[in-house]
Amino acid sequence: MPEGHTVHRLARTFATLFDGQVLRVSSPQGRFADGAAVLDGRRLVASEAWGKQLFLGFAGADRSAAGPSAAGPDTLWLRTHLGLYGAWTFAGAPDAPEVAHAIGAPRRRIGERDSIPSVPGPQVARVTSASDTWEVPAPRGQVRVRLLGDHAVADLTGPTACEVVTPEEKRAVEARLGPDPIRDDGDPAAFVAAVGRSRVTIGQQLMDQAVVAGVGNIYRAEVLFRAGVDPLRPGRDVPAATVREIWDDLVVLMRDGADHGAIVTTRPEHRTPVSPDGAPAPGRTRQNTDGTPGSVPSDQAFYVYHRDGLPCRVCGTPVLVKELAGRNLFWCPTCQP
DNA sequence: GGACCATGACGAA
DNA sequence: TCGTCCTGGTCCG
Repeated sequence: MPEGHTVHRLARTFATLFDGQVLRVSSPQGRFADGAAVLDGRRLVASEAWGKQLFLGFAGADRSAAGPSAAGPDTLWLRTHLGLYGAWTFAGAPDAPEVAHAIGAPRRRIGERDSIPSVPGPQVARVTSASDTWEVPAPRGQVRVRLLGDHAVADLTGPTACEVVTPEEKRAVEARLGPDPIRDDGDPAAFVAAVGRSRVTIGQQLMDQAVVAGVGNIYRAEVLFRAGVDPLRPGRDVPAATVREIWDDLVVLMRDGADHGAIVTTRPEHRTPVSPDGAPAPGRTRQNTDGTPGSVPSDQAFYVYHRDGLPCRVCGTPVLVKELAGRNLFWCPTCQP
């Protein structure tokens, strides 16, 4: 899953590829047929993220009419949530802006490194884009919703949520969410206050979207390691100053994740081995960063996540894992007393 | 072809 | 705390 950084990256991608365009909206799988019919032919006027929620705003009454590219009271919003294994896959015409081709669950799938191959067949449409015509690839897998713009197409598979909501309903969803460290309006005080008023463990509170929006299992484990805090300590027993430091670290880590498309929490001095000339060790890098200069190999990106049994990068103590509330929790008992 | 797994969240009990 | 939903890749027979 896609944690919050992925969703913010998606919001930017939609803005880049589709903002201001009239979109064809369909549901190849059929399970979103009604919603797709409502949105089809409308103009995309907004693309926002709050935590793990993605909101795409479509122009209201005048539908496709050109107008100010801004959301209003009659905007209809497509609300999607990727859940554990949802993903958006993109393909574009030669003249489309270059974007990552698949964003979402960390699966290896066709289209992640190369463009999606065009599949001949009745579902392939020929679209005239600004400078060329291109073959829109057929939907691959269980595509809940497909957005087709002037020079790109986006397919959504496996979402845990996909629905059309009104501005009022959108506000209701946002009202249930805590502050988002990636958003400029993220309020640290609200986070510190929420953690401090509960005896629920800090590890569980970080996964509660009403406490802080966008944090998932990786950021939860990694930020607690970097703060040196035991995940099982009750929130109210963690000093407010430390909780504030955790927020500030989340801001840095998650914005970096949104900018680069991958979660990297290790500091350079804790990544090993490094070749004598100082170049990063070879190996697979994380999703969407293959070939990016300076990208960190996937086995060096984390301190504790999925490293149970391996020696802590800082003190050498074996990293522990324990199932808590149905999710795996990873931590170093020495560095996080 | 089937079991299992994954960065999530909901509701019932 | 448990069951349930969403999908596809991997590994095993």
